[in-house]
Amino acid sequence: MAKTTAKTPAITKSADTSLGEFVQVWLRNAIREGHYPPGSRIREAEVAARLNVSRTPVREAFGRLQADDLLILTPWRGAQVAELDRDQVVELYAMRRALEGTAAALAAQHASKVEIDILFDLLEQDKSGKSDTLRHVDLNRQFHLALYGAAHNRYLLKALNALGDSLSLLKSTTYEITGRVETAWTQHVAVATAIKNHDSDAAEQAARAHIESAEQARIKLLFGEQ
Amino acid sequence: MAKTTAKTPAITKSADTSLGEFVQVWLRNAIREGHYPPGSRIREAEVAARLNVSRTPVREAFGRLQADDLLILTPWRGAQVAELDRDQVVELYAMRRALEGTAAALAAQHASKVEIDILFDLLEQDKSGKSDTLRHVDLNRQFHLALYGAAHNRYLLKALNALGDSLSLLKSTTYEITGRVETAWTQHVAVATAIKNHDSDAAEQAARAHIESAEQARIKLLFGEQ
DNA sequence: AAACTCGCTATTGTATACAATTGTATATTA
DNA sequence: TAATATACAATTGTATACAATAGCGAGTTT
Repeated sequence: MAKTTAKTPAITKSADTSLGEFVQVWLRNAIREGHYPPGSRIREAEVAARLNVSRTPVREAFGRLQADDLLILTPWRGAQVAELDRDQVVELYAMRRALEGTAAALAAQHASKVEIDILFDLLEQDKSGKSDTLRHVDLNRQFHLALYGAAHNRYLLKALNALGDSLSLLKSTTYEITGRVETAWTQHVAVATAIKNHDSDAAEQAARAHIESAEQARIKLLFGEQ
Repeated sequence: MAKTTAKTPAITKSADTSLGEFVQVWLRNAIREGHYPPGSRIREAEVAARLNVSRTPVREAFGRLQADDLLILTPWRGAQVAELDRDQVVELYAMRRALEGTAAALAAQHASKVEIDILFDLLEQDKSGKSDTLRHVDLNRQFHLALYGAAHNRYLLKALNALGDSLSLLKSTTYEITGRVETAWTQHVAVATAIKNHDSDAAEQAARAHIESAEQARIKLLFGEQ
């Protein structure tokens, strides 16, 4: 049950997950990697055929992905990959500002020593690796994930993951903007330092400031000016 | 809305929603109203028979309710209504503090005059209706919903609704505690006033304080002391 | 009597058949 | 030719049949 074609991500089905779940993560990845671009329609039968399963688990996966706002399911017309208009991007970032701030604040209260070390470790790695955008993007992602975990709140974690999925619909990265890598790094340091000092207010403020500047970069990238 | 039997909530199926969605809202209400208590098992076939549908839409509904953390789906053992332990309640309230604060802050920025009027209207009604716990509970709910709407952020709205569903698993109301109604009312006034003044920081602080005191009341109610 | 094994039953996971609906293409008419 | 109606094809919504699994109880053995 493996086999990778030119256009589809790797297929690996482990035994202990249900098919529905399997289809769900496969689709989520496929969308994230752009195999199904925003706005495009996804047909049940096509996915079922490609993954060698029946339509039932596909339909199940569709339902869950709709709950995460990754798909739009209209009756009798099936699934479309969600598209984000400007308003939605703005609302998404407002939400992210709040949640990321909360994560930082909670991390300042609850992070273990090891978790804090990991944050600084990632920052150190990020400093050394020069001019490799892909590496920066990956380390950035890791830093944020580590932050989410350090907050020790499963509902927050889930919400932030869902948010990340939605934002993955915007495929380009703000790290292509000159100076953005350095700005982000400095802001990450501010967040991590506040967490290390167990200063939850400072951590929250720093995280909010970081997301705000990320939003500005994103909006500029997406819609031109301002 | 129509016909209530002794044990099941009202059943009304309008034509333009899919059966899966119909089952979903029916189940959500049934859980909220305590017909399926936390921890109890829900069998697909039983629900299907009761609602006169096949298992397919029931299964669809199960999937979505799991996504909202209202059901726990274990392979080959089906659905159980989620139970909240103390940790989860604490995490849930931490999340609510953040989101409710965000809603208040955003409402201070974006609420229309009408929306603000509605908030004060609800407070006025709440003042006059004495000692009717059920009425207070209802008006409280309306106040919070109005607040959520006034924030004008659909992702936030969705997250808060999901949170409310989870909290509905705690069936008792903190309004049974002496003085809680008055405390809450005063705090609501503080939030509404800050929103009216377009002071988003004050609104956020007031909302957070409100949720914190609600959390304390809740924890006391659930777990005895502290 | 206690413990363990085997098999049955209840229940869920998956596949598929069928019904309902929408959009498109073609034909007909003004 | 343009507009509208109609039939057909493609696709999704729903129901049901079948397969797989886990829990439970009866029976056997020590």
